[in-house]
Amino acid sequence: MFSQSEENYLKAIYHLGNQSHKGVSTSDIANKLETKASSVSDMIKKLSDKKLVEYKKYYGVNLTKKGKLIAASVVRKHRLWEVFLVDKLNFTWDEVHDVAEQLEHIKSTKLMEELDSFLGFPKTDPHGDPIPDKDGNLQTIEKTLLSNLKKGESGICIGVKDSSSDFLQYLDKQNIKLGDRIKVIDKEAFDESTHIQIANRNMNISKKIASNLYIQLP
Amino acid sequence: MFSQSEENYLKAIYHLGNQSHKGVSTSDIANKLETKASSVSDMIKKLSDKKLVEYKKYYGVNLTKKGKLIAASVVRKHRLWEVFLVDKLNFTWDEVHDVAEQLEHIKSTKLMEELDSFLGFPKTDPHGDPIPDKDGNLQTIEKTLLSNLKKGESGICIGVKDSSSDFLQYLDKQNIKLGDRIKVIDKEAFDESTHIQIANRNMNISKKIASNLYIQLP
DNA sequence: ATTAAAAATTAGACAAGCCTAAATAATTAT
DNA sequence: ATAATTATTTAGGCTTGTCTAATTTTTAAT
Repeated sequence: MFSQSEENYLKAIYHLGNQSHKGVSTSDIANKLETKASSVSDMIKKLSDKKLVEYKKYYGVNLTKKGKLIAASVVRKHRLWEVFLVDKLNFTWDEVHDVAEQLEHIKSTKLMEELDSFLGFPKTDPHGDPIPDKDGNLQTIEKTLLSNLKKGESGICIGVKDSSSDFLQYLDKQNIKLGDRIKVIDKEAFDESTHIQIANRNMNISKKIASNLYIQLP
Repeated sequence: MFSQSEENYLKAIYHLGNQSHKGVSTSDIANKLETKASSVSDMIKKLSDKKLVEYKKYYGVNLTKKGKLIAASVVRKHRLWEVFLVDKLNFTWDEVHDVAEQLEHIKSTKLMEELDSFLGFPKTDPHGDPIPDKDGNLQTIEKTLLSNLKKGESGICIGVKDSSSDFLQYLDKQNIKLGDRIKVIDKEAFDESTHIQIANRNMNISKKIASNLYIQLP
């Protein structure tokens, strides 16, 4: 068994490690977990002793197979609980994070298997992020950021990069939902904004918005 | 906010306090939480500083209004989660305890309100124990132990006193369920066993079994 | 009413997880 | 290539919650 703290570190390394393919740095972890680098150093030593990460002093960490499996299981739990909260308990997609952060540490294999089944074996969470399977495998869906689309290109909005409350509430207000078809009508060179057509409506979105929406190409 | 440990102590005092009306003793708490009396002494001091218990050295503790409310909220969460596990996730009534012990510490008012509604506002958990309402009030149902019934008396089985796996599995094996009507046919003076009629079947149960089944009188 | 036994508290220690400050290694800039 | 900057680690300390051992208080027994 692992402590909540250990699980949180493994999860942070998991998320950071998926972005670049080098070792994850102490300061990146500290930043992600809003803690101090010295605390991270302490914990890394502990995780390394337990063979959950590979660690070479001053050169960052990488998850071992075992560490990756545990991290994926925590992510799996987090995302399944998010689906539960939205689908069954009327939470909105900007409300689920804090509660899921707590629920992801509940230990019970049966619980997660039954919950998975109860939810109909969902493949993604409410933000479009994929749910790892029991063996920690992720279904990879080909996707790109809306900001990468050229004039005339189109695709389906399948996820958000930034899951902050502010961004999610902006999307709600503009009635932009996962599953919507989006077509790039034009791109403004001056302010880098994008004219899009979405579900029979036309709108203009900023560079920042376009950089946080994932699109599945046809 | 209170730590899991603090919540566990409050819950233990709550349960023990409901049984006798005196102060709850250090050793009873230590026994219930499977910890040492010295640890209990430490924690009581802390809870007392926070005005969650009233404490007079060497004379046991009692919950304050505030302490009682927190304890009741933890019990409420525990029992609602138990209903969820049994009603929605196919857990049996002897499997729910350990998971509910974890889930009871999740902090989210909305979560519990929505869960309560999702479950149809249940009044009792799978073992027949009442679920406190949001204000910590318990619906008191008139009940007695089956062992207190005299020959010829009958009632509805509405709960178990002991919730151990062994006992619950015994009841499953004998097909004794909450809601069953039970009539005392005879009582053996020699071994203190009881002949009962339950749902058209006759059976003999030991003193120990009869002492752990709650009956609602007509 | 004293004494013996039991229960409760205090003292001191320890592990986990965090912190600040100091020291060391790696990186970047000149 | 060396100096300055930045990143990382180490040293030492703090809090929470636990423990054992010693002490104190209460309760039970004679």
